[in-house]
Amino acid sequence: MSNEKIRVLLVDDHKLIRDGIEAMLLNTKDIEIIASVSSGEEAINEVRQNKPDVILMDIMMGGMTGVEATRWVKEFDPAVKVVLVTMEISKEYVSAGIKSGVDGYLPKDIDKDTLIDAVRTVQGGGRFFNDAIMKLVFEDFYSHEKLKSSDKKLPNDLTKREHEILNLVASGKSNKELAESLFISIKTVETHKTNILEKLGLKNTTELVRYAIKNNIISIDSL
Amino acid sequence: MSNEKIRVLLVDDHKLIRDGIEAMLLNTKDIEIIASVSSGEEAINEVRQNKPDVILMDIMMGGMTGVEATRWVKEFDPAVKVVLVTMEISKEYVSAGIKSGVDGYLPKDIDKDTLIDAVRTVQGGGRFFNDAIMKLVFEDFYSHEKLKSSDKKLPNDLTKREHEILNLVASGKSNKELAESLFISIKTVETHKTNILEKLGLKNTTELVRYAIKNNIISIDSL
DNA sequence: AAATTTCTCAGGGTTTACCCCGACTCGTCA
DNA sequence: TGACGAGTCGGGGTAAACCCTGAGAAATTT
Repeated sequence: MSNEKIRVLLVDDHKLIRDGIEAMLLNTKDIEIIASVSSGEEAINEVRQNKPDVILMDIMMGGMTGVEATRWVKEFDPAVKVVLVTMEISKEYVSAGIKSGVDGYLPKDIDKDTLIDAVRTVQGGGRFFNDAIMKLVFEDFYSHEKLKSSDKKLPNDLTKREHEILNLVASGKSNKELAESLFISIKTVETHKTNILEKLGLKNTTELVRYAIKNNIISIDSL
Repeated sequence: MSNEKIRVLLVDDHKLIRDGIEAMLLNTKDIEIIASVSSGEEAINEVRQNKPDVILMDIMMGGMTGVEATRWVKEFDPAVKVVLVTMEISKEYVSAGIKSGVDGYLPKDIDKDTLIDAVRTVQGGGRFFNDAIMKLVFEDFYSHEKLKSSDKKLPNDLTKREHEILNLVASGKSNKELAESLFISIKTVETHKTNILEKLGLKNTTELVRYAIKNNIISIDSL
């Protein structure tokens, strides 16, 4: 298909790691390491001068972090693929990495085949996240969803009408707008809101909005 | 260690599926199928009478769904482990399943070893979700996080002080509380808020809170 | 050094939110 | 049938939020 090799740039402030990765990729016919640098700043320079296809970058480095460098690279040219390499995986890093547009995420203790697989996958436009990372995200999702359900069991003495009011309040309507859209007087709206606040132990509309979002009475996406 | 077999209950309205699963588990020494029923209602009955250790249940059934049945079972006795089995995986089902307290989730095209592994895992108190499900959740997470980052690029002309105010407003503080915690006058707070509202095109504190949550200026978890 | 922005605050006003009370209607349930 | 909860309003009030204008002090930029 193509005789072009995948041009890889290595970025890590530990030479040992760079050499290790380089050794792993050395005898792979379709992969070529064009440079090996030790900082995000150098990496940016390298990207500007001779554009690599894939960057394997450490996430923790002195100076600019891998995430920041990724952001820069992706702004400069989104076609350059970036795979972050990390000692330990944490939800914050994964999240930050994804936000910066990273294409893959690997732990440092990967084996040769996985590494090569990752490089080829991102080069082909795919994403490569290893199982541990997907599991991490899932665990987080799992605990969140479970919390939601247990939260929801707190007795909610609100009447139908009060729920209706709460929904509209949470969607940003003022008392007047509420009265108009429900064809009732402002006085009635005030009565309902007072009752709601009392029942939920809140003190004003602001807290009501926060309560509604926290308890998924209105979805975050609808904001 | 234990001579007790894992007592399994099968629930699926297709006898074919039940028989298939039964066949898979037949020659496993530590697993015993105590009953095989075709509806959620029967399953509940079975749980009441001779408590199984693990339930393998179809998620889509005539009458009560697997999710509803799970909810009932978990309320009756959380020690009974439930694994949902499904034709196709969708985020909604996974989410609903987790909320109802399910311990595992399997596609119908699993092989024998995976099935046995799942039963043993949940019996031992673990959770069993196959890779496809974790990947599904991850994909969802991925697209959400990417969206967030692109959203964030909308220019934000707020000054440092205004950001500070916005944060506190979003955390539920009134003008007076704000003034006190920043050691400035209420008038100053009002001025800042007015400027913020004007810059963001909003009209009151309620909308400000919604804006802050939507744009991740404060995290949902902190609510 | 001058211009601009940011942060601070005030007077004085309008509007909205919140509070406490009472009261009428309409269902439901005992 | 009579008590009760839910929903509907009003009066009359205080407090909070919001608006407009102006303006001095400090920091930042030019």
